[in-house]
Amino acid sequence: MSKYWLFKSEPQSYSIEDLRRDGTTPWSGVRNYQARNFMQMMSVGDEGFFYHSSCAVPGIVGICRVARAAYPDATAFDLRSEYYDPKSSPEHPRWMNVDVSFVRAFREVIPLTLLREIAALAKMPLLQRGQRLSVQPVQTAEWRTILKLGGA
DNA sequence: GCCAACGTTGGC
DNA sequence: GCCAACGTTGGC
Repeated sequence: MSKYWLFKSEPQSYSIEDLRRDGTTPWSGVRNYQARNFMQMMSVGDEGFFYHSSCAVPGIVGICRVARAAYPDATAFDLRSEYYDPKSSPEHPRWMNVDVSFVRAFREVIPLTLLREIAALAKMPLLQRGQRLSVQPVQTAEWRTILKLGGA
């Protein structure tokens, strides 16, 4: 049974075009327990929406796929990384990440403002007031609804 | 740049 | 274990 997710990223730090270029990338740097726990629930082959935040038009810009299940986040051990966490060690890793691969970019961004207008999406965590989770689950019905908006 | 909402920290 | 203070997120 495949599962669906949503990955947030600020395009100025890592965009869907960066993922297209890289092909696959570790989704590292997540320092929130709930988001980490969702990554630990992911299986290879799960699909996710790629969401651009903190930009001119925040919204869903494409699709990615889980290419590797969760494993320890190496940036937490790297003294020079902005994501370094002295409480995490290779022996007792605190933070994990999956690898994600590029699937496709939508022709146009599906803006957050449009998502908010669709009753069938009203329960998405993304649309809840004040929520900030950078990795979120997406229900199958929500996935299909959004795919239609993306011209699938 | 503003600010509401949230998660984390640390004193007690 | 409580909770105030703080830092961060992210839309606007």
